Parts: sequence; C-alpha cells; structure tokens
Amino acid sequence: MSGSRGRVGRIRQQHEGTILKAAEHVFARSGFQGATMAEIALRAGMPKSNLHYYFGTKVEVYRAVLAHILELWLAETDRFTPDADPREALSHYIEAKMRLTAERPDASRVFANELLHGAPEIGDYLRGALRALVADKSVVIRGWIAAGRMAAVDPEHLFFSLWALTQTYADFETQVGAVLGRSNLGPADYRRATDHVLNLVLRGCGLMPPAAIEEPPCST
Amino acid sequence: MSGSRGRVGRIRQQHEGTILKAAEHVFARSGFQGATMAEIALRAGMPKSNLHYYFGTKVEVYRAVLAHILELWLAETDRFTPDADPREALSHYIEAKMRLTAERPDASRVFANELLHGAPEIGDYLRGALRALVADKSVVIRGWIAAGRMAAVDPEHLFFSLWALTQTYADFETQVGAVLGRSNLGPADYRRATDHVLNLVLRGCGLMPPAAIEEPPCST
DNA sequence: GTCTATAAGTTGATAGAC
DNA sequence: GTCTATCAACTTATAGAC
Repeated sequence: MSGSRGRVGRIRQQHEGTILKAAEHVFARSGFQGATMAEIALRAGMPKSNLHYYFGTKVEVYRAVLAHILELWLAETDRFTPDADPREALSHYIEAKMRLTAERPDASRVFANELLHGAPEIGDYLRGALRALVADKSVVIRGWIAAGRMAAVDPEHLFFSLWALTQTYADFETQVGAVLGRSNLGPADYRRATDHVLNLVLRGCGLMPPAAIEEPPCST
Repeated sequence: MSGSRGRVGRIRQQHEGTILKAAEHVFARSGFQGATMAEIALRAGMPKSNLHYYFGTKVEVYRAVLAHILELWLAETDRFTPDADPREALSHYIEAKMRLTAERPDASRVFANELLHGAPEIGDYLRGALRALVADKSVVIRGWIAAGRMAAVDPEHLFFSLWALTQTYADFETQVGAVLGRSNLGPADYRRATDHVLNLVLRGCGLMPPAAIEEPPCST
C-alpha cells in the first residue's frame, strides 16, 4: 500500500479496461469518426486527458478495442475436424456465434462498422489469420461433402452466410426490432432466432430431414 | 434558350442528381459523420457552396440519398402472393436482391450504416412501411406452410435471413474479398454467391430435394 | 446560379499545475 | 497519476461579389 511501485500497472490495467469498455459502446453507436474522446471519457467517468495519458491517440483506443474483439472472434472453439459429425459441428458453431452476438452486440457492431468502411485497421487480420482459418475449415467441409456426409455447399460462402445470419441480429437490431414491433431484442427473440438459423442452415446443408413437408410416397 | 424560365429546374434536377450520386459514394465509404461536404463537392465537380445552395445542409443531402435508396428497396417486385409458387417467389426475390446488391453496393452500404447507427433518419420507414410489408408477406408465407407447400420456417426471420445473406456481399465486401483472396468482387463471384444463397435457402425451406446426399433406402 | 472568403463551432491533442 | 485550461486544425454553413 505504501510501496510506490506495486505489481506493474495494476491500476493502469483496471483503468484501461474501464476506458475500453466505454469506448466499445461509443464506437458501436457512432463509428470511429462519429465517436468523440469527450463522450468516451464521460462514459468512462474521467476527464479526456486521462484517455490520452493511457492510450495516446484516438486511433490507439480504437485499435485496442478492435484487438479485444478479434480475440473474442478467434476464441470460438470450432469443431470442424474431419472425424466430427457435420451436423454437430455446424450446430455448435451457430449456437456459439449467436450467443456471442447476443452477449456482445457492441463488439459485433464495431467490427461491422470497421468492415463497412473498408477495414483500414484490420485488413491484415482478414487477409491473414481469418483467410487461413477459413481455408483450413473449408478443406474439412469439402471432405465431408466428398464422403456424402452433407449436401454440396460452397464452404467459403457457407461461412459468409453463417456470419451474416448471426451477426445481423446485432448489427441491424434496429431493423429487426422495428419489424417485430419492439425497441430491442430480448432473450426470447434470440432463442427464436437461433432456432430459425439452425433449421435453415442444417436443412440447407442436407443435415436435417425436410420435415413439415408432406412425405412423398416412396414409389412414384 | 433565351427564356429566363424553362421547364421548372431542368438544370437543378441534373445537378441534384450529380450531387446525390457523389454523396452516395462518399457516405458509403465514410458514413454520415465521416463524410465531408468538401469531399462530396470535389467528387461532384463543384464548389461546396453549391451543395448548400441545392440542399441547404449536410443532413438534407443525406436524407435525399436515403430517400433515393428506399425507393430502390421498395421497387423490388415481389411475387409473394397466395397462389404463387413458393419456390419461384423465393428464387425471384433472392435473385432480385442479389442483383441490386451487385449493381448498387454503395446504396446497400449507406443503408447498412444508417441501421448500424440506430436508424436515426429512417426509423419511421422501418416501423411503418417496412413492417407492414413484412407483416403482409408473412401471412402469405404462413399460408404456404399451412398448406404443406414449404417447410415450417418463421416468415419474419426468413426475411431477416434473406436480407443478411444478400447484402453481406456489399456491406462486408472487404471481408469476403479478403477471404477469397481478391481486392473486390466481380461478376463471377456474384454468380457463385447467388447460386449458393439460392441452394441454401431453397433447400432450407424444403423447396429442393436434398441432392448430393446418399439416398436412404425407402424402408428402414 | 456560381464562386471566393470567412465566420462560428467542434474536436483531438497537449501544457503545466497539483 | 490526475485534472483544468487552452491550442491548432478541421468542418459546416453563410455572406456577398460576380
């Protein structure tokens, strides 16, 4: 307590966390240009000069927020392995993605905004780690298809579809809410959304019987 | 030619069109806050005071761009009528949406940005015309499902999925391009994307045989 | 209708006391 | 490490000559 130098930056770590949390919220609402340091500082409960003390510039704050988000994105445990069950792997991925979208909508929005503006800060990540990951998993999926374990679906585009189908509930929540007649989405909405996406994708990949359609007789 | 007052504002109409085209591009790239009147003026090839002469304020320019886009959105001829063939109606809608996305990606991006920021300008449209449209078409779709003409899919969420699946190719083109190893998407990419979305959705709605999966024997 | 010059306001960033 | 005061740059919008 009296020691002038405790473990390196315990206070620093805490304050940086507070700032990043506030920044994620503000960047999600207003985008990079629209967000102001004053607004972030207000939300973080400290004068804006402190933000500059900890991060230097506005871009650095933004980069830190993005780095935080990319960790979330990559931490998703995916089960796309040759021996896995395609249906289980896809279900698990969709559920994980949807849970992340529901729990961290602001993270999704900051990411969406960055992409929408041409990804000036995370272009390297997209062309590097993300591209490699998709390439890897696509090999696995092509293997499943060749083995007749799922319908012929373009693996890369399947990933685009999965991202779009799940993240749309955070990025465009305003639109979804307006159409459903609510101001924002609750747990029940997300449960329904998850069921819907699971059904659509699993059936779309031939991993589910096309139930609810009248069973055609076996012999034409 | 010498008449001081020809048909009302022929020049005006032309110049407003030039400005709106430039504005759509700039707003798509930079968002509302990020875009500057100077940049729009430069792209439109006129001094920025002219923009104020024609539209008054920056917000008015933005509103005009959005109004232009909403026309496009609603002009989509949809064939969701009780007697229509579900498969044909869905195919047509997907193809139209994807064509619009490919031909006017900037329009999609401006719209996406507006939604992402909480739709401050078009909230009324979302809660009014759009909600009514979706409600209407959902009744039709529920009729198809009750008649056993397609699989049980939540109609409202189906629309969210269709919008997400198609517009993602414009809004997040940077991500798609990075994963596919290109700097931007060409006609071949859009053809492939359309095929993919058609397959996924039609099969997902039970409107297509789950081909490419080994046919299970008729009797278990 | 078109253009240059400029006013008025906002924002990122820093200086310097504590 | 924290805070107040302030600077410098930028942006919207307008005034007023042509």
